[in-house]
Amino acid sequence: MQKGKNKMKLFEELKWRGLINDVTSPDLEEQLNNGEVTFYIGTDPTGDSLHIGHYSSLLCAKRLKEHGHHPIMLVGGATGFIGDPKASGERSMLTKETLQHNYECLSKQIEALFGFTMVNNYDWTKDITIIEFLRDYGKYFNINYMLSKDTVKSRLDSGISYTEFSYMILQSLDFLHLYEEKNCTLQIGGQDQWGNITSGLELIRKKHGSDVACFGLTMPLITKADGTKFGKSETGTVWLDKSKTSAYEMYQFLVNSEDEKVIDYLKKLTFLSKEVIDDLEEKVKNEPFRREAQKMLAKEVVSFLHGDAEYDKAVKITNALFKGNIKELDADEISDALHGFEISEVHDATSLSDVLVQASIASSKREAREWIKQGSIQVNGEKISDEAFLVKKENALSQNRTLIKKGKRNYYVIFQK
RNA sequence: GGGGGGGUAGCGAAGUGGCUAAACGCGGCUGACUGUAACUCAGUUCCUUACGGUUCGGCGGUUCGAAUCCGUCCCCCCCCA
Repeated sequence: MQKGKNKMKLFEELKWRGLINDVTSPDLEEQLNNGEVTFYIGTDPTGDSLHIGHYSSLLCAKRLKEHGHHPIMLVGGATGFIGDPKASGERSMLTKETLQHNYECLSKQIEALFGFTMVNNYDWTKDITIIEFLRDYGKYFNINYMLSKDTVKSRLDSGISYTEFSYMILQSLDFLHLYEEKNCTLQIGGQDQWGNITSGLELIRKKHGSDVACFGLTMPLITKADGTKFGKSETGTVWLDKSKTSAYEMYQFLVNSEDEKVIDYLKKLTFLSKEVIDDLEEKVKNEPFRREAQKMLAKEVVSFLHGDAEYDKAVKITNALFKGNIKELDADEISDALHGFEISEVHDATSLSDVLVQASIASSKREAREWIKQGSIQVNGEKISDEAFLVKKENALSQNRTLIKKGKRNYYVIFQK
């Protein structure tokens, strides 16, 4: 695939992929296309794994890296203590232990997947005294300016603590610090970070003069067709950590992407070229039922995150569960297919309705009975509509494992000893 | 410090003494349709194999009977100083 002459410039490509929501200056285009920029992306250790929502940002950083720029990944050990203001209200504060744990998990994960340089803003924030904070930095922040930022403004009615109000100052310090120490001249973030990024730029300009060549770039939020947040599956958040979201679950999440959005996701979550994606777009239009774009998306992402072997396994499980009859598979295939599910232990010879409750499939017996009555429960591939049906290990598929299906595509495995 | 308005099921929001396990909307779940979709339609959504039990910020009280009345405590928002 030689196409050197009509290859897009970096900035143009980012735009085409829909990765640019806004930039603080048009000069950034020139910098990115022809310069060599040190930039940073930050995230706070609010969880012990990144999720699919973070993925496009990190990929974006990787795209820049491949064009010769230098990424710095900041995990906010300090800012995590404070919590950035979100529209829904005040955050509950995380304990030091949790933050430490999360920090370690995230650092490890990012290093393993992307190999970026990591920094922790706790290192340069922890020794600032309250007096220094107010004298050396607070003076540069005008309250009126801070109040006009969306993150704060949106909270003025419902209330915001002084703690969260101060968050943007801390984040500004990060940008300033990285500019001074590492010549970092660009901060990239989600579109909700615009206010924090620009206030960091303000701080740098006030300290170092208004002619410094520093920039901010925000990426649009990835959404579903109905405008809601992308990244929640039936079982919850789609995590990048395999032990939290298996390769199979990740595959399922992506292969079920909406027709309207799958091209958008391909652009943002894969390195596939414009030619390949344009071709897939045609296929979505002409033969949507084949879902080739969805399958390609799932393949690219799962392979990148978990490797080809995990991808193959995810496809195999999918084929066994959705295409074939689970009972026709041999023992090896079954144990392979059933691997990767969270397995609940249930006593031998338990009634189906109790099994559903004990395995946390149903939240109450009433609900379990309702589903069984409606015919939405299958045990090892057979529909069971008798709630007193006894689930026994002698009828298990293999290794005392029984497969339970709820509704169209929710599978659970139970183990009986 | 002063004045006002609030806290009802996952969320939003009705309800101001019995007809209320609590309208309605959203969300969730299931079924039909289908491409393991979307849309649409139907059912369902506190627990209980259904007798009953426990709910409307917490506690206490009035009453035959309370989400609804009284007392008290906790929390939130707005306005004025």
